[in-house]
Amino acid sequence: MKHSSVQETVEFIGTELSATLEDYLECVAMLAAGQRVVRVKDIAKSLGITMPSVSAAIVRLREKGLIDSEKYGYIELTPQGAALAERVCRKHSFLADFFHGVLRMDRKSANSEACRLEHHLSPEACRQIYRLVEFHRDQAQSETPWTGELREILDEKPLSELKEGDRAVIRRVAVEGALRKRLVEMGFRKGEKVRVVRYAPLRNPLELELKGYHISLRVEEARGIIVRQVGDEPEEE
Amino acid sequence: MKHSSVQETVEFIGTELSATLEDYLECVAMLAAGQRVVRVKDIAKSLGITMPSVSAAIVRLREKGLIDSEKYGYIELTPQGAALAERVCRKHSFLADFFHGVLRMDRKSANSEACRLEHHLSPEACRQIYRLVEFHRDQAQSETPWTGELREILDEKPLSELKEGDRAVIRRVAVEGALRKRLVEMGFRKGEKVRVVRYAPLRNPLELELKGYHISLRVEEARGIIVRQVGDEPEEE
DNA sequence: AAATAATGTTAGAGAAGCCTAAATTTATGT
DNA sequence: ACATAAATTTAGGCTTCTCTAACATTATTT
Ligand SMILES: [Mn+2]
Ligand SMILES: [Mn+2]
Ligand SMILES: [Mn+2]
Ligand SMILES: [Mn+2]
Repeated sequence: MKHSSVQETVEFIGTELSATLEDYLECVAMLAAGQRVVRVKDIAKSLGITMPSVSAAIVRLREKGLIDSEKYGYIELTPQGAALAERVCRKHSFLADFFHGVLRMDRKSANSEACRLEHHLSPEACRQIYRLVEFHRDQAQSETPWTGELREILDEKPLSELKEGDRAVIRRVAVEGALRKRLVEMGFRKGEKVRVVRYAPLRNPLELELKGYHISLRVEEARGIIVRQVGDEPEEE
Repeated sequence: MKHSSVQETVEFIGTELSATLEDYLECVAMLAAGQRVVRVKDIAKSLGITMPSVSAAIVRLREKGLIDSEKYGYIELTPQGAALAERVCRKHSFLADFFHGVLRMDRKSANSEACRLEHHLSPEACRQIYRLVEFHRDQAQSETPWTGELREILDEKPLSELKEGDRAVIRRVAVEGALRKRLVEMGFRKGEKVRVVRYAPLRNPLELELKGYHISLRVEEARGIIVRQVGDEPEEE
C-alpha cells in the first residue's frame, strides 16, 4: 500500500540501505527468530539505543517497505525486509567465521568486527572471503601443515595484551640488550608457562605467575615478551 | 594555540575520527606527497566533493588540531594529523594487499574495498590480517602447492561477470539437465578458451567467441559457465 | 474499574556531512 | 593598474541519526 501498481518485488534496485538501517533490520530478524514478537523496547535494548530513536528508524524502514507494523503494535519484517536482513546476516556470519576461524580472534571480537564490516563489503569481496573461509576450513580439517604454521603465527601476541586470568606459553623474548638479559634471567624463556594474576588499578604493573612464583612486570616490559595464549576458547562451535 | 597548557601531544586519547574525516586526512597526506602544496580544490577533486564541503571539513579538522591552514591559504597536516594519516594509509595499504594479493581482486577494486573498510577495522583485526598477508606472500614466494590451489578457487567466476573484451578459460559447466547438454554441445567444455566480444545494449544477450566462432548466450545461461579469467592483470607491482 | 506501571510516540534540538548560490579574496592577463 | 578569472568562504538548506522531555496508549495491579 503506497506503491500503486506493478513491480513491487521486481523493483528491487534502489535498495541501498545505510549501515544503521541494515543493523536495525538484522536486529529485528534475530529477535524475531528468538521470540514470538518483536517490540521497540527489544530493539532498543539489543542495540543500546533509546526507544524514540528506534521508533524513528522503524518509520524510515516502513517507508522503504521493509517493515510492517502499526502504532503501538508489534514489528515485523516484510518479505523484502526479511530478504535483506537475511543477506546481512549471511555476511555477518561468514565474516565472523573469517575473523574467528581463519584469523583466530575470539568469538566476541570476531562478531563485533563482522558487524561493523558487513555493511561496507562489496559482493565480490564477500564472495572471495567466503571462498577463502571454505578453503581454509577444508585444509584445516585435513590437517595440512600450513594451517598449523599459520595458526602459530596468528596466535602470537605480546604478554601485555592478555587479560586477568589468561594463561599463555612463551614463544620468544622480542627485545635485545640488558632488558632481554634481565627477562631471561627472571625465567621468561621459550616454552615456559605464564598466567596473568592481576593488573594494578592503572594497568601497570601487572602481576604474573611463572613457575609457581609471582612476578611483577611493567607493561612496557611485558610488551616485549611474545606468547601464545592457551586454554581459552573452548571451541564452542 | 587554543589549548592553554601542557600535554598537547600526550593527550592523544580522544582521537576518534569519523570515517569521513579519516578520508580527508588520508587524501591530504597523499596529495602532499605528490605536490608542493595542497589546496581545497585538489581535495575536492580527488574526493569528488564540492569545495564548500571540503572547506567545512577542513575547519572540523583544524578544530581537532590535525590540520594547519589559514584562510584562502595552503593546507598542511600538523604532526598529529600526519601521524593519523600515516596510520590510515598503512591500513589502506595492507588491506589493499589483502584484497589484491591474497583474494585476487583487481587492483582498483582492492583499493576501493580497502578504503571503505580501513575505518572500521579494530587494531587486532588489522594485525591478524597483516600477518595473514605476510604469511601468504612468503608461502606464495616459495610456491607451496596450497597457494596455487587457493588461487584456482579464487579466480573462478561465472562467465556472466566478465567485461567486454575479457578472455577466460572454462573450468566447468555448473548446471545440470538439458541446458548443460546444450552448452556442452555448443562447445563449452573444460579447458576451452572464450572471449567476450560484446554485450547487447541491455547486457543481454552477450556475444562470445569460442574456437573461432561467434556465439550468443543469454546472461542466465552464461551464469552457469564457470571460467577462470586470463590475460588480465599484468601484475604491475 | 480505577490507578499505576510499562511501553511507545511526538516534539524539539543538535552534530555530521553533504549540497547550491552568493559573496569575497587571490591570481592572472593585458 | 585594472579587469577578469579562479579559488575560497559564507550563508542557508537538507538528510540521517542520535538524544531528552513530555505526552499518549496499552498492560497490569489492586
Ligand atoms: Mn552491523
Ligand atoms: Mn551484523
Ligand atoms: Mn577510506
Ligand atoms: Mn584509504
